[in-house]
Amino acid sequence: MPEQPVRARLVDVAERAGVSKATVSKVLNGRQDLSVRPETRRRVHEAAEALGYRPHSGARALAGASTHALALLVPALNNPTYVTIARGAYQRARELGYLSLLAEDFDGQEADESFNDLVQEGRVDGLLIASARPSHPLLDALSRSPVPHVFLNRSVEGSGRNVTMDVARSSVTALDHLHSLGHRAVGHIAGPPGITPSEVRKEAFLRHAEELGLSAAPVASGDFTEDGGVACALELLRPADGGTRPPVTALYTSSLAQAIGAMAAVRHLGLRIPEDVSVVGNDDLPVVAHLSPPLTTVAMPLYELGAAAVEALVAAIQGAPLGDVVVPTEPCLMLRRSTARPGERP
Amino acid sequence: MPEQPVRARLVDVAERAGVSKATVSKVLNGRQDLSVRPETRRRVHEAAEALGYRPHSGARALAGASTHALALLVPALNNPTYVTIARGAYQRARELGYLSLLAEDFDGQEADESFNDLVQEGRVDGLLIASARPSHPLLDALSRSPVPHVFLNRSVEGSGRNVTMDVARSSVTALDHLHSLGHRAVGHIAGPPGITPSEVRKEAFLRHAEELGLSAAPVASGDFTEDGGVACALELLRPADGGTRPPVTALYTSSLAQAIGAMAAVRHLGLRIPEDVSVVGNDDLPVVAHLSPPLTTVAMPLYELGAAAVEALVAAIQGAPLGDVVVPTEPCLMLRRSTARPGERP
DNA sequence: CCGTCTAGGGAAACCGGTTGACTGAAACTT
DNA sequence: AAGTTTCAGTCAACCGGTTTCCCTAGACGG
Repeated sequence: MPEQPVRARLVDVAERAGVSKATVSKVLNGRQDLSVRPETRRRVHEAAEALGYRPHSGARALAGASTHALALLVPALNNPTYVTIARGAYQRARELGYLSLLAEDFDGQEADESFNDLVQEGRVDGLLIASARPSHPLLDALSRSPVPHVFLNRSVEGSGRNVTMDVARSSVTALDHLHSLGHRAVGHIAGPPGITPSEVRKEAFLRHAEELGLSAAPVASGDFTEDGGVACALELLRPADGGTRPPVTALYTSSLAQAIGAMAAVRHLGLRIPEDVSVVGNDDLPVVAHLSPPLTTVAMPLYELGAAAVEALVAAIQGAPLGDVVVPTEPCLMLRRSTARPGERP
Repeated sequence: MPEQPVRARLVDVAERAGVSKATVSKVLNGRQDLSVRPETRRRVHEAAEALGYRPHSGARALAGASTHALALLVPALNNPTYVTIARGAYQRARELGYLSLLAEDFDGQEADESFNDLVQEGRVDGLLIASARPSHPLLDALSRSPVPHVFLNRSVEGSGRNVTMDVARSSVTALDHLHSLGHRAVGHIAGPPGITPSEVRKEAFLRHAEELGLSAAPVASGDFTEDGGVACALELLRPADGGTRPPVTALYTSSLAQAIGAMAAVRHLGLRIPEDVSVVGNDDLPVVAHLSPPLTTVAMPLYELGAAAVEALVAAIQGAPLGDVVVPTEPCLMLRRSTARPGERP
């Protein structure tokens, strides 16, 4: 009855299989620089299975091999966008034999801490960085002690290791939808300056607005939060001097939270959605279907983004050359009731 | 110019300080079983500082010491409740010299995976488990190979290691508020059966409803999601046979998402909030202030919960006896516009 | 029949910390 | 003055893997 539920070690497996530590290690890691009889190989696998053997990650890391762990740095977890990305990353990592850890990097505040805890202490083999922004302290740390990494969602120009989505396309999709409904004056609520997807979305919005010949396409920038959305919406909806009606009939926002804030602002001004103002957001999550009215959004391939970033990073760790990647899945318009022809019920 | 930004090791620090590895290790770990001159101590710290020394977590773990990492297992990260808990845990862990990792355990689906990856591979010293539920596979794994752990939010009866909030109090607070507004028939939207906070909230609701002498206090159970809220609200608001008005004038929900779903259901039925139905949710997050109408909620001390759980776990790891803990911070009513006297504008 | 080659696998040196046993010198006792 | 403490730190054996180099036996070639 003196149970000993101690972890099985490599030597235990070796002993049970009747071979040496070295052989077990090589077999389990699938190295082909060693020839073993199929029968031995089978015995080793059987013994490992029977003992529930799991290599000690620390020992492994120490011995010069990798930790088989990655870390995903996101700017804010209360933004569900990043949760979806994290899920995609976790899943794909698992399929590739890696563990994906999640760390919140409050817009650079904690970057150094995380970097130290995770990279310097040798807990991970590489970083998936979704929290990049210009002059982010992390960029410094990375150049001082290089570690494999990719940037996802928010890219770093010229790094040659960006994994992104077709963000420009999301603006085109949203604008085409609004234009086809008859909107000719559309406002865009962008994110903070310097953040890539925000910038790209804005540029694409302005470019396509011109292509469509819109009469007005004003832009306001603010935080990716509800409050940011409120402030920008109020700015964009303020009637021109002497006027009484808002200068735009539709709003297109960079984030979901901004869309929620914008809707609140529209109501606050005594305007109706979508009769007076149509609203289109980005990212599709369960909550948007239960807003009042349900929000039309552009769904982005967030899960795929996380997965693609992991693939790129793991390839890099294994020595493959790195390059920018764009997730092929196209943004997809999710039609709900927050958009309609100007002045009309949905 | 051949920079070598290689990590500084213990021996490097030792060499620079002119002492042995052992001394450095003991000094840096603040062991008092060793006497060192203050001057030596200073030299060691200086050298470590100068070299930016960070102990290799793997080596440390291997040498029998701890990894100085914990893992927090949450059932769903898109529930912002758990994000707040995670932040509290991360921060307090950091203050105690630990790193708190975050893992999503989709209601037991991934528990074994996480357990293997994190515990069996020796990446963490202990677990903070927020995803417990009856017959959760994790409970098995824990009894097979014991590892320090606490349960938070969702408790496990009789485990003697539960860290919780005064959830019963949140029901009392919500009911008192509604009662003082004149509501005498209140419905409760509970979470799935078997989940502790959900059960406790329900019991407290029923008990206090009786104490207040409410004329009706029906309960419906559903998922913690928006859709769960919709279904429960429709059930609770269905007029009695032959009747035409809903049997309750207010709804109190177990989760925030349920409240959002409930609000959507109320609107769907053509009823107004709060004139026809008042709604109170649990947990206070930025988004609730931007709903239509802004939602009255009971704010729970989630951040404190995360912090308290870490404190308890770290104490346990360091050998202290473990016991159930209740976070002392009281739930707090956040008054907004989703509640009013029955039939009245706010 | 002897030498060489190759398949199959083992021995041991690491990796970077931690820890308990141990030592040399100084200070204190008696 | 010799023995005993205390002080201040050192030595070396681990921890559990990985990896390089080496060994051995049989096959094969000549």
